[in-house]
Amino acid sequence: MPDASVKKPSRIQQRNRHTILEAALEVFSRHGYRGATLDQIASEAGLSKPNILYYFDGKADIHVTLLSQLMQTWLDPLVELNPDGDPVEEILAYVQRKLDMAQDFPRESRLFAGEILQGAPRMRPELEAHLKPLFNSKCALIRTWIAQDRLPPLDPRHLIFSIWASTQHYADFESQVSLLMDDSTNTFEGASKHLQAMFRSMLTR
Amino acid sequence: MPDASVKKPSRIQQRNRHTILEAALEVFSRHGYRGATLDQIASEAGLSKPNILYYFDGKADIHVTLLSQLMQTWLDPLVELNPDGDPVEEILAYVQRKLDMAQDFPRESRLFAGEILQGAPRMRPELEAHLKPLFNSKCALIRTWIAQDRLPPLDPRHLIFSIWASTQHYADFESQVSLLMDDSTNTFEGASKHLQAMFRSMLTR
DNA sequence: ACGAATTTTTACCATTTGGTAAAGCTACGA
DNA sequence: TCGTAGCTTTACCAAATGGTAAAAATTCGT
Repeated sequence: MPDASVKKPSRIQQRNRHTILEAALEVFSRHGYRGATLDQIASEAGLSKPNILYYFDGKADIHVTLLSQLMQTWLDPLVELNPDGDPVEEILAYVQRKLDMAQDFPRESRLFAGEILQGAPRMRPELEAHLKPLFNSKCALIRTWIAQDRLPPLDPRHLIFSIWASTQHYADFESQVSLLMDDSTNTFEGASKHLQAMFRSMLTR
Repeated sequence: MPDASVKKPSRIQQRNRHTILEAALEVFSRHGYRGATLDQIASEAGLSKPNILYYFDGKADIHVTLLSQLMQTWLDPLVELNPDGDPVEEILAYVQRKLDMAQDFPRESRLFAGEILQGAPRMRPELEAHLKPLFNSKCALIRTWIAQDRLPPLDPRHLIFSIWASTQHYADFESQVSLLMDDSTNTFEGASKHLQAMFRSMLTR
């Protein structure tokens, strides 16, 4: 017997929930949780405010739903770190994947950044449940690589922090970066070269 | 004849404006601009809301004043980059100063991060006027070091971004860092070792 | 085509919040 | 000590905002 408390969503439900989440991503990522209003989200989605509240239990529900859905996508590049590959190339590929995400999904990056910046008030359980175990398992993997002398001795935790920080910077601080970068040069191309060189030099001794 | 539009502030003025800014730093850095309320700031400062508005022209005025005052402190470590020193040691010392600031002034770091994250709506003129010229001048300095073969060829802009990102990360994403770091190890000590090693390896080729 | 279920709109509401007017209090120079 | 300028409080207000009730419209299975 199927779960009676969950009915399969109609086509309209699917479409509208998706529209709302897309609009909310736009608005939340630009103005933060408190700075975003339901009216803005409704207007961006082309729906009325009460209609939005027909699909979600409230502002916080929309925010949490967004964050939860994004968590998967966000952790994927780290999941792909392959124990059977070459350590240096694996980590450099991870750096590149993270930089690509900053380029392709800046709104998602800023949404996360805003939430973490305020102390992760709505996302902490999600972080404990998904980020923390993955982080620890990949740290362990890097430690085995170090033990096998395939990487120089370093603290995997700070290595990962450096990767996160230096790649996401291009999305999260985009307004500053674009202010300081010459418009004539491709920011992400230069960033890729720089970061690849930086991490390669550190990982190859 | 002294400027008639500016009277010297009384002792009470000085004390209360300082108290308000300190309270505002606490509240703005925790909740962001929109998330902070005048009531919170007033309560934190131990003053009434109308009394706060006696000293400042409004919420935005407090925020802008804070940001402007902080700009100086924030840029100091970069100003200290000495053209006459050894390039590698100068840059590594800069990395350490930035990391020390993340440790000693996390609220200031988060205040800036929040403002930049939202596109610097209130700070852009300040950034244009102070950050941009300093950034460009220090980039030029690094380029001369490279031209003298005292540093490997690299893009100074991305180098500086990497330094900013990887050091401020420990303040701005503190909630995530503390979630993932073992409590038994000193985060900033480990970060310092890691970042010094990383940038040294890159700068010494 | 018809009735039931789903979706959308209209008309509200209570709270929060940035801000103000004006009266009252305090410090301080003459 | 007295008057004035500077400081603080009380009592408000208008707008914004998250949210709701219920009627109206639409969709969909039969």
